Amino acid sequence: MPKQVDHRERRETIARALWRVVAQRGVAHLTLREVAQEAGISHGALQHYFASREEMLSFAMDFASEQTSQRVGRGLHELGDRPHPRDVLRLMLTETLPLHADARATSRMNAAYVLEALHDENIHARARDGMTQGRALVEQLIRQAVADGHIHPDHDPVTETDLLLALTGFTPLIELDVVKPQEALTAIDHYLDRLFTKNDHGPKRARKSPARP
Amino acid sequence: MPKQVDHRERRETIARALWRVVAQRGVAHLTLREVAQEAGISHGALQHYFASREEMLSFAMDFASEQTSQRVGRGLHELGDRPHPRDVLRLMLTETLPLHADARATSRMNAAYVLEALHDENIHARARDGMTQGRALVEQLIRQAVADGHIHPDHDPVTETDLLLALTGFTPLIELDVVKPQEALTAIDHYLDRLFTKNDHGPKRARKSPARP
DNA sequence: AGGGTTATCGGCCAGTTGTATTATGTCAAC
DNA sequence: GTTGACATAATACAACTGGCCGATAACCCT
Repeated sequence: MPKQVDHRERRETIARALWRVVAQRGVAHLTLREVAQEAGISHGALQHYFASREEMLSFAMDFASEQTSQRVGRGLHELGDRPHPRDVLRLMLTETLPLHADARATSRMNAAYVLEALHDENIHARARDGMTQGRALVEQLIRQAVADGHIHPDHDPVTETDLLLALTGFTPLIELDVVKPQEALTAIDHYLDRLFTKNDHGPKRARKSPARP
Repeated sequence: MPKQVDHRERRETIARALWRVVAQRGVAHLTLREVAQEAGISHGALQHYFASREEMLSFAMDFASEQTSQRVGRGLHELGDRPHPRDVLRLMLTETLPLHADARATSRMNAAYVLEALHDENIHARARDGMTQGRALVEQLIRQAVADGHIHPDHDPVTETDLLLALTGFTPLIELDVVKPQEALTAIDHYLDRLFTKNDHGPKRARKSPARP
């Protein structure tokens, strides 16, 4: 049985098992033994792939960010060559919120990560870097949209960026069933409607965004 | 030493110690022994006031919500007899976000609570009830503000309520030092500026809101 | 004064944790 | 075939967990 094994792939399998444990049973059950069981391997085998618990957690978190980015990237590709910034922002939000299984798994993993960051310097620095990077992306998008006439120049790019990022606050509302996913999407669309100029024809292309389900 | 003791007061002391442990050391250190040490009592004494760990956590969480409500209540009192709904909403947001020591403690406690709610039915139900209650309050406030002409009737109260609640999404941004508290306040004020009608004189009173520091 | 109650402490328990060590099985190259 | 590297498993271990209990001391009421 023990052929040569792809370490990277095996680690990703374990990471996904770890996500399931976090999402379904909570951080308290985040033990080597439970993760191993969920991944269908032995306690000892797990240690073969991760030298320590910390290393396992770090990898699982990095992998979660990575997967989220990839989901956004794929969605971006579906938006075509020159997507409307409104659709790009919408995509980034909807892939961050726990609206489908994959996003829910990484969202919960992320929530646990942020909670850890509050009292662990290293995690704080890493989480901060990731967030700041995402924030810079959004701000650049907004600035370009203002320059292209999609957004009224009265809006301050910094403030608008902050407000958009804050909309990830829908996460706990959705998770606790206080607002339905559909309501959150409606609210986000209304918000983007207000942010972007009404008769928006962009710089030199016809406005044509894909249907929003 | 063992005088007669006010049980309620002692439980609150322990709860505050528990908050400190959560805020400073994280949920992983949330053990009977560490809480007892932080509260300056023995492991055994703690069990005299809480029959189980669960009971201790429940009390600490209820106490946190309670304290947050009280902070809002006190702020409300300072706003005078007929506060502008804009100022009421602003107050609710600023007392929910981790902008000062007390709010930070309860905010972190709340974050841990929500994370637990994701896989514990009882906690989920309780957290949901609390949230839903707060949401109803905000929605009522919005509806009244629309009726009073503070908010343009084009705005859908449900959507506007959801968006306002989502602005608690500033919490992780502030905690991770991605946005400065001042920036969050600026963004919130800009948002409220847009939500409320410009030349707002209210139903039958002059517009006069207190200074916003 | 004295019996009953309350408060506090410290030790014990069985169970679980992360880590470390050892043993066994499997493959590929020489 | 033999060897060596790798994959897996099983187990040992010290540390820590929540819950439990007896000892002791301080208080309250009659």
